[in-house]
Amino acid sequence: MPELPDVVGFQRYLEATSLHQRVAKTRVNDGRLLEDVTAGRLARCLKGRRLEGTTRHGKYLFARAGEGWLLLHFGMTGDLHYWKGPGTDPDYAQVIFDFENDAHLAYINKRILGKVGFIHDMDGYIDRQGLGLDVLAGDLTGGRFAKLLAGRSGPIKARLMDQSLIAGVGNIYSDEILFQARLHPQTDASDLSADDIQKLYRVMRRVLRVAAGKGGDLGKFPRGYFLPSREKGAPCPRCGGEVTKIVVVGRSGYFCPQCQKPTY
DNA sequence: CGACAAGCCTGGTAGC
DNA sequence: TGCTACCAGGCTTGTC
Repeated sequence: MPELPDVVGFQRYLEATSLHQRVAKTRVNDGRLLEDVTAGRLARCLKGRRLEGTTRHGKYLFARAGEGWLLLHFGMTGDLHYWKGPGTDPDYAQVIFDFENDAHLAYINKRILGKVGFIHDMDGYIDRQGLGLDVLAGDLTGGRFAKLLAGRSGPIKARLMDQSLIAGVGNIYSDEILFQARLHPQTDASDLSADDIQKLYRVMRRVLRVAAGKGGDLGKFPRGYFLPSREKGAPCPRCGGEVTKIVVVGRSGYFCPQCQKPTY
């Protein structure tokens, strides 16, 4: 599920379960997930350390460990699971952190699209990844958002998902944002009025703030939100019309053709 | 069996 | 010509 609200959920989960426990051992079951680190070096970097706190940027989660940061990225199918005492590793546990208190934190990833790493310079890493401001960052103002979008073209859905512009909006939430902003997903970014952009900004921030508050749990979303109806043929929560599927830059998007009319 | 899936990355190209 | 911005396709493997 991992989009930003889910990563916020993982962040809270990690904070609630896994801080301040000394790492005894790090086990890597699939090295393809490791980024710029070997299993041996990852284990050495963490051995004897405690996870002392977390930071998030877009869909990346960082946990402070000694002089560096454990980096977790969840791809499309990543998850975390913590347990105490003996017990078998969960299915698809690709990296497992065994703590000295006989507790364990598993980084789970069914497909191998994701990353686990260890870095010393978090800001440098974010920079090298080319990530834009976090979508919930305090310094992402409406004016700043407008500047980021200025001169951009292509479907607005694609621009919202462009992590180099703004980090954290993925395929699912771009649909919710565009629904609430009443914009057709194919609307060209260069066709948006200044008012459109400010509305988009406000909606985007609110959607992600609300969703992050619920840890990405669609069942807890307020009435009228689109995502619980994100399914071909489902009734639009606003007008009852038929939710329609569309492919935009290779990703499937869902929208209500009645509420989100194209601006030809 | 093929199509598809919440992620990102790479390489090619259109257009300034 | 050179650089960017944009996009198609790929990665991976489980599910429908």
